[in-house]
Amino acid sequence: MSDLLEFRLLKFIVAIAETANFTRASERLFLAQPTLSQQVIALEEGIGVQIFVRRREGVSLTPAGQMLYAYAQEALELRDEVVSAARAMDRGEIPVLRVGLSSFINPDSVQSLRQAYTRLFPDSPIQMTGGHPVQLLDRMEERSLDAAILPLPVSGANWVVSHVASDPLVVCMRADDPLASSREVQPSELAGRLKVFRDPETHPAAHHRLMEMLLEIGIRPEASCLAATPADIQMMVQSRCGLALIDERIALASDLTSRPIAGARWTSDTAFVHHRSANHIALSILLRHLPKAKQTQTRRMPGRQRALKPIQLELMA
Amino acid sequence: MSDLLEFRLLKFIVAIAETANFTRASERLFLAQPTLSQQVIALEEGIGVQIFVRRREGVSLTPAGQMLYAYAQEALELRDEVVSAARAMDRGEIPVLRVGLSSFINPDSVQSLRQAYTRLFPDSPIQMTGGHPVQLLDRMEERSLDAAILPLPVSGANWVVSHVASDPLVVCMRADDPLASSREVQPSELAGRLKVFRDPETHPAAHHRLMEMLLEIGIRPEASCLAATPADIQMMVQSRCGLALIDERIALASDLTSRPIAGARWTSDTAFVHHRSANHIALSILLRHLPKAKQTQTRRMPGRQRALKPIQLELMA
DNA sequence: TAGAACTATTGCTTTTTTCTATTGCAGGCA
DNA sequence: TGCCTGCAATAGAAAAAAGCAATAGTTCTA
Repeated sequence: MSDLLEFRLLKFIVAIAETANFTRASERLFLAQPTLSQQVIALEEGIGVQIFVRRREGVSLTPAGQMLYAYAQEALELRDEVVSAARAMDRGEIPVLRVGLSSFINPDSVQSLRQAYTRLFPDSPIQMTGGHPVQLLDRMEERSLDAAILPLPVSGANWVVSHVASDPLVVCMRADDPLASSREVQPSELAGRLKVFRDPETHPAAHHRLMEMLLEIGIRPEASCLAATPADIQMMVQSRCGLALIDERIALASDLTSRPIAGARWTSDTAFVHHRSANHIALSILLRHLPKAKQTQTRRMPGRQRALKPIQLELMA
Repeated sequence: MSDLLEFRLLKFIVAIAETANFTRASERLFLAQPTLSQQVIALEEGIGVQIFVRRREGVSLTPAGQMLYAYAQEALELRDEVVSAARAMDRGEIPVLRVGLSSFINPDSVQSLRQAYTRLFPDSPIQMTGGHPVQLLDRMEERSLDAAILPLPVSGANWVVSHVASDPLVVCMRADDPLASSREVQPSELAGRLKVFRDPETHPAAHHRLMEMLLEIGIRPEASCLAATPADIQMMVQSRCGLALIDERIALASDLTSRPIAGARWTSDTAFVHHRSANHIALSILLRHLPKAKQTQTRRMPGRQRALKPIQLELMA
């Protein structure tokens, strides 16, 4: 099947595509011209795809050939990268991967990052650093961190963001709270009682996203208690400061419990983030192997109706 | 250099890694055992990387070998995908790519998507459909669209989001507006005058993000004019309804102009989005070749100070 | 100490890749 | 028309490689 398409052939495709000429491509590859002809014909027949159009004016790519050319470039580059990384690993030269961890992230995401990294780069050290999201973004910009695990949203185009977890957001309350007696909390029951929040300074974008979601269901919370960590949040809820919203996955103290909010399908989202120009040798390979977020939840906006059928434009690309 | 690592060798690596045994791997590959031994030894010596550890209990991977194994699996899978796509193209069987376009996106992103698609899949048709973000997300869920270009943020873990553009947000005003006489607009000058917004119904998340950013600089706007398209926004600004915030890249009518906001570095972000389980044959290949967002801007939060140096934990992975 | 379960080595065969020489084809030009 | 020229394709031989069977070398196990 696709076994004919070896890397050797990919190199041939690239050379021919770039010289538009079998003869010159063969020179560039230090091969005789008939070799190229034969090999390419055998490939085209073997996989059943015409790759080149041979014309007097030069050799051009068919549509399928264009795609193969783009693939070939990428695949050859990646292979070099991988072999370099393998050599570095073999010599024990992989530098420490410095990862920033925010609190308020899915705890499993740290675990799965470490698993993926350990699987790919066993014996290579990871250094984990705690910190607030804004701090971690700063440190990635100044290159004192290679990557971080952060709560979404992360804005700015310089970040490569890879969504790794999405968990329901639930109301955290004392186990003896009257609300604990029902399965779900009604939004109206939250009004006036939702008071414990994470410190907006530590992640303004996420804080405001939360506020906007609350406004949508008609709650304007007074954030009178600001916590820096999930443990602080629990402590504040325990001391009757008010209710809080937390990630369903976070383990709760024994006298606390949590309930979902009726009708709301909010999530707490965690992402693996690195700077677009970060240069740790493992990053690009690691990123391809991070497990992806799995939850099936979509945040539904209340009260919107299905709009008119949109206009269809047919364009030939 | 890396030329020794042909796809054939990748298959050998996978088979040996998965059987933990050269003899059984050779059976699985329908080869004689000495062939495998030889080939792998030649590879290991050739690229200078030890891949396997041969022990009595079985063959195991070195750290570098683990990474090569992970790479091999992925590369072999991708090659099959690419060859299948090439065959489909050769037979003219690539189905139409149905892309949803929201208004309020960077116009260049449509252009660059079409360029990338045309380069990869020449002659394959694209069908562009206009619509509001919520509508487009719905249509992707029900599989009547393959992908969409949307303004960020997009929430929910089912979406594969690829950030493609990030442009400064500026204040749009009449050319004869007094504010047009200075280079920048002070946030205080916006108060009470910022009135034209896109309709929150069309993209609630983006609307609220904008509101939250305005609140940060102390502006609580009355959104008295709600527009469905950038053209409507311009029309409203022309008719003296108020000022608006728009993407710097959008072409303005001749009697309009725009100015940046002093101190704010907000951006309008555009992403290429598709459903995690979308199955158009071109998507995964297209995604790898989309040009990435380039802007160097990070949204800076006002008034935060650098926090204490965080604790460092050293973990051996 | 023999055997079992491996991988590595050896020497030979087959297959694949590449080479040189040549053919064939289509324009350009006298 | 006829003769170059610039190119890709074909043919047949040579070189390189991948593969094979037989066997040697280990190390644990009975």
